[in-house]
Amino acid sequence: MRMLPTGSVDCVFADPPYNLQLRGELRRPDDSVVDGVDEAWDRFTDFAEYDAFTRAWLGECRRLLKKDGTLWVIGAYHNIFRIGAILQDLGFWILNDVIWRKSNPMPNFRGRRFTNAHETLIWAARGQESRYRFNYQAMKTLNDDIQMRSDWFIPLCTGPERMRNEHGLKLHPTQKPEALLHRVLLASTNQDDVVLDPFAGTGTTLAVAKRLRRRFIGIERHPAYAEAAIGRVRRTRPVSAEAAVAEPTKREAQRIPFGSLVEQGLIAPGTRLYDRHRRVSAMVGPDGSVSTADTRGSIHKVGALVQNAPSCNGWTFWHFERDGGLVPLDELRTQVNGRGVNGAGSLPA
Amino acid sequence: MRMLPTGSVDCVFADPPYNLQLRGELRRPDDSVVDGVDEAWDRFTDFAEYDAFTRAWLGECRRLLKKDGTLWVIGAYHNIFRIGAILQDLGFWILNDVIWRKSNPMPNFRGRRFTNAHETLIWAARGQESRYRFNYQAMKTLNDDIQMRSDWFIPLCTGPERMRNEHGLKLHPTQKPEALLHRVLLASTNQDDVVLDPFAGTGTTLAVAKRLRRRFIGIERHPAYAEAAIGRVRRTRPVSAEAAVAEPTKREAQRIPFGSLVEQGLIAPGTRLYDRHRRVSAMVGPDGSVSTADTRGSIHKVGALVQNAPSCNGWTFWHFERDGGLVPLDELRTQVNGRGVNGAGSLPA
DNA sequence: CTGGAGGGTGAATCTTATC
DNA sequence: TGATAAGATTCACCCTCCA
Repeated sequence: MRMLPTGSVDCVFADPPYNLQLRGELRRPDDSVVDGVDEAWDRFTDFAEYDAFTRAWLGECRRLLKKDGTLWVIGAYHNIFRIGAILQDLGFWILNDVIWRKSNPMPNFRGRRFTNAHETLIWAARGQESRYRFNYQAMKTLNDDIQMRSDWFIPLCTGPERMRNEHGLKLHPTQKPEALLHRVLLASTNQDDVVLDPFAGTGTTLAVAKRLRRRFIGIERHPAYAEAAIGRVRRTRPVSAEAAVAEPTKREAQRIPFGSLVEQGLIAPGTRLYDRHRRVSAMVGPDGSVSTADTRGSIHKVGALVQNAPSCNGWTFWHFERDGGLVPLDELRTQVNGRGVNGAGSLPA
Repeated sequence: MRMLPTGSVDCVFADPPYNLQLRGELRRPDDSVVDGVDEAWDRFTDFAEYDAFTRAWLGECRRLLKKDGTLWVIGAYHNIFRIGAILQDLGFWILNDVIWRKSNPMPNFRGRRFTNAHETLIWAARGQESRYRFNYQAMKTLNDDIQMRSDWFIPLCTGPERMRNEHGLKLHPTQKPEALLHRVLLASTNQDDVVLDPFAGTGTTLAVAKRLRRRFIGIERHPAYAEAAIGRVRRTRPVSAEAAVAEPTKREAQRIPFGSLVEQGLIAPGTRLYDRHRRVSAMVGPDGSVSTADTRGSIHKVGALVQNAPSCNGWTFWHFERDGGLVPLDELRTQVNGRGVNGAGSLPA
């Protein structure tokens, strides 16, 4: 990681070692047992070691991230609280904690606790002022037109997706499902963004990144994992460039001034506009202004004024009459968008 | 708390301030203002102050707990990571983190993050060697004879349960639902156990404890909250132990977004979809959107648009090719259902 | 009495481009 | 860097009112 240039990464996904405190034994990321962990070591020392390790790799990630980049970490209750606190201490700005609810978790055999049926992901921006990427519309579409929530229901990685060695045994103990990474990368990256996975394991992040046409960097010190990851990535085929593009956010869509609709005759000067309840009305001017008895301005400004509100989206506030009913102006804009007027058509098919 | 005797409490439930750090006012799309938490008790100057506060009250709780006692804390991403780390540093032994999934959370109005639809509870024993209480069978019964998982689906506290002042306004900004406390106390305490709530608020913990015939101690420094809690507890009547366990359960409805099939690789981005007669076609995007030459959106939205219909069931309208024939998408959903991909094994509402 | 329309609201770290 | 304007943005549930 130290060899990579500062500010070169758009998004980090990290699945660091969880194996903290398994009956007193602390393991390093390379699976070696930390020397001297015995009864003489108090808990604080165990945690201190893990904390130092966490601070080191998270700090490096922060250095590598672009100003507007984001980072994802996944963990369980053994380690996620320490990671979250250190994230905050390093200046990361938490955007969400996301719960991966497992459809098929391992039951609690002893009946001494609740079935541990989830893991926690933290999604954080590099800093409080980061203007991070969030593909809101893509997430909403993915969830049948309802805002995506912070709890995700996804099956464990099983079946043919699970990487196995020549003996048919699972190659990696905690291989993550591709569906999880699909959602992570689709939410927080664009095509050609650079994705870094500092604990690449068997390469789930890299394979999904390649499939979705993101660029990717994976770091893995265990040779068997690294080798498996390389083969896996090589076998992965990207989807077509067209198919990799998620639904763009409205903000990124072609901007259409209301005046252009008037210019193009889609709405005539003199047309009366109403709010949804016909409580107020206004008239369209030839320049795309609207005027009431005592004010005049853009659809947004007048909409805000008549409501006595600080702001207003005129596209959805104002309606015009069609077939005896009221239709929001936004409908006209959609038509224009679809017809590729005014340079639109930059939208992917 | 300092006046209470050491080792006198069986179970602590704590709902401390979250340190939300809200900046400006937030408005809904209809321009109404969100009534956020801006109470003085939730303001801390920085993380260090919050950590010191947390360490102080958690340390006192540990002193008060019996050797085999357990502690619950509830929080959100703003504070829960710090609390979890401090718990571990103090020698508590985490048993589970439990997710309260809200059935009716507040949406994310600006579309800049995932809907914050859950809060996190940590359940911890006083120490690693504690022989803590867990009413496994009661939890299993409560959950239709399936092991209770670590994700709980429970509605917000609204309606008549919500405590209000003489003006009909909510008395406390963050009153917890009794259903949550019911499950907590039923899981981890016995009849006549002593339950302590160091941030008692309007007395939810105390009322549920009384109803379930537990003994209880509540601490609250805000006079209005304390007064309300006292009245509430006085009005609460204990039920028979039998009646307390018999909580009706209801399976969560199954809902499968089309996008989850794409995520799970059951249908690939780039796949072409057709209507039954192959009159229209569309392409699947990585977010589960479908796009035609001039429109894009969910299977339902685009299905409606191409038919010029007000609505459409995309599951039955769209087909994909298999063995030279056309198969409706709904067929895929049935497969997924059988495998239990969404909402399966879920919890009572 | 029922059903539908309409309004209110919940622990929220909630915009961006341009001048 | 700060002011200004454009314009994007909500789900589930409960309650009241009125036909």
